[in-house]
Amino acid sequence: MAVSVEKKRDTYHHGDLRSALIDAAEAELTGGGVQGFSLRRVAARVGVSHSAPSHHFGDTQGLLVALGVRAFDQVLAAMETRSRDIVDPAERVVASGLGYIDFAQTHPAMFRLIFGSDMICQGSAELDRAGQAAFDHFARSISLVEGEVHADSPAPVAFLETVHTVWTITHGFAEMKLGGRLDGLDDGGGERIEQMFRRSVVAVLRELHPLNHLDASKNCPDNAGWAAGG
Amino acid sequence: MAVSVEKKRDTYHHGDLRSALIDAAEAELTGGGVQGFSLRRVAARVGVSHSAPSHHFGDTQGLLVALGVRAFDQVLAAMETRSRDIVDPAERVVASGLGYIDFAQTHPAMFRLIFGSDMICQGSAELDRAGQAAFDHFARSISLVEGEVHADSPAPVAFLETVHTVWTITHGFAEMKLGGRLDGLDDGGGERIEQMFRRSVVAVLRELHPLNHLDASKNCPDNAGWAAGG
DNA sequence: AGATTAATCTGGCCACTGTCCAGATCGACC
DNA sequence: GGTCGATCTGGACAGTGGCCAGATTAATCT
Repeated sequence: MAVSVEKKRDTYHHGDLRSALIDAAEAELTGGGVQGFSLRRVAARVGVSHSAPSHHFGDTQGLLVALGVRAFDQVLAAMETRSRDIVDPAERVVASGLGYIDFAQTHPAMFRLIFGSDMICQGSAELDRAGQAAFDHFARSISLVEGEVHADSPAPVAFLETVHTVWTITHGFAEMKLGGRLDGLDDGGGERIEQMFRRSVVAVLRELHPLNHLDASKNCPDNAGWAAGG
Repeated sequence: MAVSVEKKRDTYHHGDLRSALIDAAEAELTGGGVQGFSLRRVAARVGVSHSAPSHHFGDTQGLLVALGVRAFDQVLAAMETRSRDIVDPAERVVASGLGYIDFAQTHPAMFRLIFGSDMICQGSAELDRAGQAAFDHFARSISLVEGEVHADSPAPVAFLETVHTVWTITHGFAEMKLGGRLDGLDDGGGERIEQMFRRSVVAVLRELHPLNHLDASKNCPDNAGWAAGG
């Protein structure tokens, strides 16, 4: 057996078992993927009985939902970290998306947990909140492109469509890159994929504001664009 | 137990067990999702011993890979059916993508199997071929937009980038719609989402050919575009 | 034809899993 | 100090996938 008991504790009660289990679950998921996830191994990792988790999460799914909340928070953090220092509004949206894509690449199991799996089917309130927070980040970035803020009044439908579209395109790139289906284009560092993503987002944002100053080739070293050839 | 033995057979050998198992696996997957998949239930469904599948597929993953090949073929068929009668080149690309998105919606488990799960991690040759066939369909449609065919000479890099981008955007819409993350925009029939997808694809294709005749609003009842508001 | 070989399928075994439940232990509050 | 509820344990149970020896049958060879 490869997995052994990590900690022997002298007290009967753990003290902070709930968060310890979430930590262990993340490590377990990162190591073995969504498919090989085992609740008993998580318990053993913390050094606790195999049925202890049920008292905190009830179910395996309960633990994974709690872990999914953390995953959404991590996605949001990755987007914020990447986009924080960018001043250009459009490039800020791109940077948020790149943070999203990078998170999928560096934490594939956590990303699959909240998106690709059916272990978290019914949305808990906490999970919805965490997912909404990630969406709101996109919405805030895009509202800067638009130049206005929909703080009090409800956002117009067209604006929401743009946010959803940008999120969708970002998610598409994250999934395809994660699945290795863009490997044939990658010249090693992934700059080409990054340019493809940037052009896609800018094209959509330009569709929103055809008359403003958005320029797709502004941050592109290869000025000729898609049709230029390699 | 809800699942019972479907067929009692008099012969010791089944005759066509391999394809029967794939059929049963698809039914099982459709019913219970990727997570609740059970190889023993598949065997019981066909009316065969629980270890019979191993002689044909070796492993659970072997069976799922074979099922994944079928899933890719179904995706391709959905794209071809939807785009067959469309003459306008750009709208043909859109129609192929809509077939892709529709398949994800109507066959979520099969779609998740080939994309969202880690049960099929290492690509078998058959699976790669089936996935490549779906990609080639996109490539052929887009080459019609470009007006030239790269039959003998290798396709230029910029063209491949466009194909990958269109596929990626299509996949993003499929995933997000499947996850219910676009439900807030849907006015019931999904026409709004369809328009969002169409505009995204056309914007990308226009990026490829800025000077040609592509018009995003050609097939859009709402002529004002994204920024018009609801 | 008869005999040998290879393919196919069975049923039992093992380790492992998630969930349930009665009981042990212990912190908190009256 | 005593009671109550939260926390944790360990055993039980059905279900799972992979393995293996053996039964059965189709295919092939002589």
